[in-house]
Amino acid sequence: MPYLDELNDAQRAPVLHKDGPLMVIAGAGSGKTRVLTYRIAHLMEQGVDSFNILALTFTNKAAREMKSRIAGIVGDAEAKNLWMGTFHSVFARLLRHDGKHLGFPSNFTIYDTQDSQRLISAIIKEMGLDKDVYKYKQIQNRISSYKNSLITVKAYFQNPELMEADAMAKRPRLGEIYNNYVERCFKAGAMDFDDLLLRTNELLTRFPEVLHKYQNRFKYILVDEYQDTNHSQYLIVKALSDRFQNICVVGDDAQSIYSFRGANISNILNFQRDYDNVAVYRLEQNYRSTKTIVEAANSVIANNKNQLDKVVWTDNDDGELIKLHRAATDAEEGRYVAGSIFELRMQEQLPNGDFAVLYRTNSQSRAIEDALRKRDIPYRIYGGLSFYQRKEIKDILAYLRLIVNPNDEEALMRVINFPARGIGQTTVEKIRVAANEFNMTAFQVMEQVEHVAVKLQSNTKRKLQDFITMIKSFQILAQQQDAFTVAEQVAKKTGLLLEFKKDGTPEGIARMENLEELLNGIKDFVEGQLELADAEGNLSEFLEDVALATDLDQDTGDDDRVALMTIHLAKGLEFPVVYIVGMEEDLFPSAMSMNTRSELEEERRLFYVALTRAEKKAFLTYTLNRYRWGKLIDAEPSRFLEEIDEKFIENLTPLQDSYRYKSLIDRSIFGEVDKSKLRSTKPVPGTPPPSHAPTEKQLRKLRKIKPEIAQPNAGSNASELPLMEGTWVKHSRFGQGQVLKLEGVGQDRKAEIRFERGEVKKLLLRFARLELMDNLAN
DNA sequence: AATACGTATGTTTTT
DNA sequence: CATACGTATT
Repeated sequence: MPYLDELNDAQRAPVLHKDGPLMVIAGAGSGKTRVLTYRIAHLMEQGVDSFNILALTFTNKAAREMKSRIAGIVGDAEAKNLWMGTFHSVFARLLRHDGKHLGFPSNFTIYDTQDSQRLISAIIKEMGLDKDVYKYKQIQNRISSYKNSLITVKAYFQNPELMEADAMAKRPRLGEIYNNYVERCFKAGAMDFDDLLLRTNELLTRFPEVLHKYQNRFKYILVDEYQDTNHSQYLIVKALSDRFQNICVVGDDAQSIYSFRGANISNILNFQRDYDNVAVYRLEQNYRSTKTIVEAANSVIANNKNQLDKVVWTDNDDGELIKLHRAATDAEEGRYVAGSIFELRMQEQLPNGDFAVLYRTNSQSRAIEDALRKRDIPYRIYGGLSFYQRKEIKDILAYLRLIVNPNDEEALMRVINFPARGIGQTTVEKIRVAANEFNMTAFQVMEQVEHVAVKLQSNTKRKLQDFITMIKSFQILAQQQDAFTVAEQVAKKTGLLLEFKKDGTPEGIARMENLEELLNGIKDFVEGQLELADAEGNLSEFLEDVALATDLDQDTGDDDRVALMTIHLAKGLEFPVVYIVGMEEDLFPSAMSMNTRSELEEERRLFYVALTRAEKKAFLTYTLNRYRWGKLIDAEPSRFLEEIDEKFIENLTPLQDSYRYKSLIDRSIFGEVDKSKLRSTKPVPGTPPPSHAPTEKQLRKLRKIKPEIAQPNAGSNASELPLMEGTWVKHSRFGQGQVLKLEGVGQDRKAEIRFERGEVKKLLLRFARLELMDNLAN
């Protein structure tokens, strides 16, 4: 087999392993995907029918790529039958097939988070609960985590501890909300993301014949990123693999970063206990990154207690030191990154696609984006507010959803009066009440508005009937025509297109363009589907695709762009040059994650993931001031910066001795402070500090004593200038001016200044580049 | 019923 | 800042 020669010994072993459970612990960049791919290809070469293989990957894109690589080895026809995809997409498909046992139609809708939240919000309102106590986002979160832990409504009410916990949180009626939510989803023929797993479990437990069918089918099961599976996923895998026990899991405990959605790191830590005679393979040689990067990452992760025994090493060159840059503000951070990309592109002739900017939160993309745009550097933002989450897109999708599944209540509520057709709040309320009362769906009530006891004006009733008639005519169209034709008709006949057209504002035009882009996308999709044997390009297929598509899955054609994404999204990817921005306390690690040791460790793993995305060069940046909630706030360097062995770091912005104050952290970065001493004063979260030591809170306060002066270039900051009202100053950009007013102290000291051209500006002195104009001072 | 405006409130991370 | 909800106005 020629492909076996492309593997090293450690990689080859798990590929050749035939039957029985195996676990591959794969360090970052060690060729894990390659092992998975070749193992599947090898199984097929050995005569295993592709029909009998199930592979669960982390993204659909990964599945697609793997599939095409396998097709390259064993041939298209053979690869075609492989079942490969994310948990969510694979089991959505399974549920379309067999969900009828649970009472779900095969055309069930998949609710996204926003749909769930709107529904929960409506339920809270209907129940007459205080929306300030029952916050819909929190409730949704709670329900989601129950589902991920397989706590059904029934299980919830049988568990006094859970009920008590919610009662303690002043939300004794959470269980009722949960119950109503589940019932409403069921009635609407809808499943949320968590249901795709939960209902699969229910299906496999309650219907042994279904379980056996799939157990027999999936003789070989492979799971990628096993460290990020949650309990629900764990049970599905366990059930399906129970018969043949040919289960192969691949993962890296050091890269477990999804506990917030229920991922349970003990799934991988306990794998050997869960199955008999588990073979364990380790991939420890990194082929991706320079020695510097690999070892720096190792030095970071060494701070975590909980980990499997594994040493990642590399034969690659040392490479360059990791560059550390301090910026005054987030805007300047952006400018630095853009400038650096600009230079590297020139100096080393690198394409845009070689660069990635990674951040902890989506909101950080703004500053980077602005800076890149100013430099004319093409970029692409992944995640965040995705295309499919825009209002105008969700609107037309809601129509399409309604056509496929008229019981989809969230879709109905979205479009019932958009574009406006005179069906207002009161009418909608009445319909909802009637629907609840007669145990019908809102659509059914509207359909039979003449025969149901609803008090509505005949005028209103006619409007409702018109609406129903329109939707029904689309349904007929959808039976004969492909998704594109239907969507086009919907855009025209509902008046959506017109609505945006007559708007005329720039936003309106943008919306129209987005709508057109969507239509083009649907056309592409339909054409793509027509090439497949088992698809016809109808509306249902399209909606399924959209519901579970991620931003990463989209191919945009021109790929030579700088990639901007969260670290979570970057998992599994690699780039020659990586910028990790916003290395600040409260941001990374996130302020939300510093309460327990395990949360902090997860943040550290996240940093580990970020660093190990880099092949050749890594840059870390932090700012001293950052806009958050529209306000400029202080920031201090992330503790993770201290955790990197300093010999791997080149500090591009060391503080100069002329500064009067220095923060402990800043000095430690370039080695002026004994690090062990520094660390010993910092209590580990989760363990109470010794009574004599300062608490974390006190320590934070202490650390605030740091240079008020943010600018690296001395002389530029004006906070110490002896300014008074009337003082004449000169600004590097605005020219001469006179101080009108002074306010604030220290960090916040501001001056209102009238400049030459009569413009009055309020400047933050810390940043203002001001000079005194001596000749005019007296 | 539709619109416009003010206010309060919150923010990791994603399928 | 950005969105979501409540209130006031036409």
